[in-house]
Amino acid sequence: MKLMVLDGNSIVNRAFYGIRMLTTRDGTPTNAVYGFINILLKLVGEESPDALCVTFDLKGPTFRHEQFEGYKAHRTGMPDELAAQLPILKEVLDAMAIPRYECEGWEADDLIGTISEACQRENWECVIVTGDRDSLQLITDTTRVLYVKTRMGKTETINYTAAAFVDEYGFPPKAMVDMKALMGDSSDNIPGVAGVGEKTALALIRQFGSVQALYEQIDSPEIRDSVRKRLIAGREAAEMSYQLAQIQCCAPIVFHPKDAIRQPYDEERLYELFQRLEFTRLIERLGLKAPETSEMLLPEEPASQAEVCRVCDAETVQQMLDMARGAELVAVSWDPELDMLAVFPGGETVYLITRADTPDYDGVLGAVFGESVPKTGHDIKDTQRMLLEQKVKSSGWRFDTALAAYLLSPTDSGYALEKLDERYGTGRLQVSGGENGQIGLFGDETEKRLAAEAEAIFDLTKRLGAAIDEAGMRRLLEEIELPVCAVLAQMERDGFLVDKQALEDFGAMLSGKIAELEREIYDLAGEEFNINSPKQLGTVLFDNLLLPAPKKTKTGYSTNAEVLKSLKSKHPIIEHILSYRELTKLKSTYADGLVKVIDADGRIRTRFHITVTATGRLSSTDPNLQNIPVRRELGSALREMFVAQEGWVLIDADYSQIELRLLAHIAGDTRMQEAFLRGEDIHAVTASQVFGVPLEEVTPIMRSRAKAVNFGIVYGISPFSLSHDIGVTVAEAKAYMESYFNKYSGVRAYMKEIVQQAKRDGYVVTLFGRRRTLPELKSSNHSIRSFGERAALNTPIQGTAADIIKIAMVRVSSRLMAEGYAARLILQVHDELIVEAPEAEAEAVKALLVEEMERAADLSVPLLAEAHIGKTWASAK
DNA sequence: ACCCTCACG
DNA sequence: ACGTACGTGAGGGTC
Repeated sequence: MKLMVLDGNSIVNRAFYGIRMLTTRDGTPTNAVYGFINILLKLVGEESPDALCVTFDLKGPTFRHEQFEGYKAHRTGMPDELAAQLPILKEVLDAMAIPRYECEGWEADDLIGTISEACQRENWECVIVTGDRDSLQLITDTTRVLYVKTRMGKTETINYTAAAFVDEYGFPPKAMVDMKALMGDSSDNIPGVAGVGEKTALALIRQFGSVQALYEQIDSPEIRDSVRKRLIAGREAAEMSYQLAQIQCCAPIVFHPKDAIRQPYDEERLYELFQRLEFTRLIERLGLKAPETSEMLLPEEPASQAEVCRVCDAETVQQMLDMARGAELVAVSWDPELDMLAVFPGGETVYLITRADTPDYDGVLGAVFGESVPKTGHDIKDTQRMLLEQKVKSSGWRFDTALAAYLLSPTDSGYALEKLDERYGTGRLQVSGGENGQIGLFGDETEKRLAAEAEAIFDLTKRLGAAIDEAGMRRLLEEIELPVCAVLAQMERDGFLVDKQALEDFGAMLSGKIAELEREIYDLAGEEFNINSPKQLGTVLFDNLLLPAPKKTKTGYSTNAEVLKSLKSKHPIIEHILSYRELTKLKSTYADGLVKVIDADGRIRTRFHITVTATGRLSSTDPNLQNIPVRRELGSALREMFVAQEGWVLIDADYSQIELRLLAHIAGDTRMQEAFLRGEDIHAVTASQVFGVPLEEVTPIMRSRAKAVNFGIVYGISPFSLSHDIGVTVAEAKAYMESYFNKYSGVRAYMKEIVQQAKRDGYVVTLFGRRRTLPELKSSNHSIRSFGERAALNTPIQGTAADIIKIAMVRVSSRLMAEGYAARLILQVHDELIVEAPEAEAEAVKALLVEEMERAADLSVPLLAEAHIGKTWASAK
């Protein structure tokens, strides 16, 4: 039989500090509870214990305080946001029927000790789950410790059996107490021996086995004189510390492992709790159902409240179109696979248009998606693209529920209609039981589903629309986001022509070189192994060839390019591995990866996502065309294979230094603004400012360091990272930043102000009103809070750049059409636009492109765009 | 599913 | 004391 006992306080602390801030809509923090339950469920799933319980500390003093006055005296109370979660966690545990143990005057560790001893008495196996190394002293043949670590939302556990412990520490678990008696523990205020730290304590206990044995042999020549001196001076403290560090196994609780045998959850109570905490995923994971009493929340099927009217004859078509054209707004939901469209103009009737029974289906489609019907939809960019694929050019779009929800909260994980309906709407789309109601059914259910979607979109449009107005984002939505959808739909449809043969040849060339490198690597390693496996590579380099490992990841040795470069001079295998990495990346991701997705007409079609990034940028997938290599020579050859069709050319235009120009504008830094107004090389100017030399005397190395500082500032860099990035000492990096801020004092002021403003309001905005809320700024975790501060600095800049290029895209596209050019946009890469144009249009379109990009925003500094014409992406750069 | 690595702005 | 630059997506290995 097996019992699992969790150290409640320690795990809840790990969860609180380890995972991102999470709150319910009313602002109650929940991340610690959420993290705790996730850890618990994961470990219970892995270990399947027969019994389960949790221990907690109480606030009051313990017997240790009486023994030693300073004990934990410094400990500041836990942050309010964590304290507030403890009662909630206890409620959840009660609903899960997991017994809790707490005992005045005793710490959680002592309760765990008492429980583990009870297990031993009864011949039960005991698994202790904790984030605190103190419990390791309790390990025996039948007691293990699962030591929990959390890192940015991920939890990992280390399983310490007695053998694993001895392996790592080199002494038996019980001697943990001895080690702590020597080194002390600042978090528990256990003094230890002054001047003895972890390294010395470890060595001494390995050698002597215990504190007692150590003092018995205090004159041993094995002990260095300096250490002996400290040991003698600290003897009393060591003995005191030994007492304090010893976990007591005699807490006054009545415990038998049988008491903790697992019981079924109180499902109704748990459901209500999780509902209140907005733990939707946990509700799903545990398959919890709503209590019978709250029937209003879950209709039996996704029924529509309005009546479904099948549009089967010309008269009904006319009636529907009249209603639609006269309505203020019409919600539409279209399924092109099923040839079925639901139209809801508000009121009592949802119209259902299908190819099967609507006369002139295609004509009706064209009318509904025309300018005269004002529409709202969900993910309208996709609807627009699918319509284009059927040669229907839609217009009259006034709203998009996914887009609106994204603008309101751009860091959410997704904006599926069902999710929005649950969060902002009536919950009518929620699927009960999970058997029915999925899209893809046939007959009546599908129709009801589509109708219910149209109603949900209508309803959400009202609610989200009000929120958009309140947040001041109506113009952003109507003048930037909605119009750019049409442009993106067209770009997704048109795609980018590639030279398939050249791509295949490139892949074959790489194969040859890779095979050669493989042989040389095996030769130098003296064995064959999978070079693609960081684990195997780490073993070869650091265990077999005995190269010094400069860095570790949490799973083993780090073997990334930075580490490898630092080892270049140590072994000839390294440069081969670096080349191998470069070549295999190019082959698998680009050469092979791209050939796979070439359509029949030779073009590659990406999908742009407008509701993914936290800042307002686009992203690109299937394939990602926003990360085609360019920085290195071999990789940039790929851009020669992205080409214009016969008789056409590519025009590539990119913004010059848009983010730094925005920094100058937004921060209102006059010195930086003047540099841009004079058309100067900003990195050189920065170098001359930072290094205090005239512009003409700036050397390339000075310019390149200044460039790194310029970029770093935009990201909210620290001196540590800057030093790392440009290879100078932290002190030098700090000095660079200091003189940077002295010269560009407007930037310093901006950085201070924007963080203050963000803390006050809870969000930051771009020049065009795009918002990002930053709950991280409220975190009591230093690194999470710092992350929030850097995001507060960077988002207005990156986000405004995203706004501006979207504006340019809309204007370029509309002018190309209005002025009768055949040219069209085919790609956007954050600060770069690519147009494919007939040769005859090239010069005119190039001028148009530059003009619209530069005019997209009116700033205190000029916006500069540069364009080039070529037959390939490489030559148009 | 997660981690590591690496491609881009 | 801690951890260390913003924003993305994809492929291969591992469990």
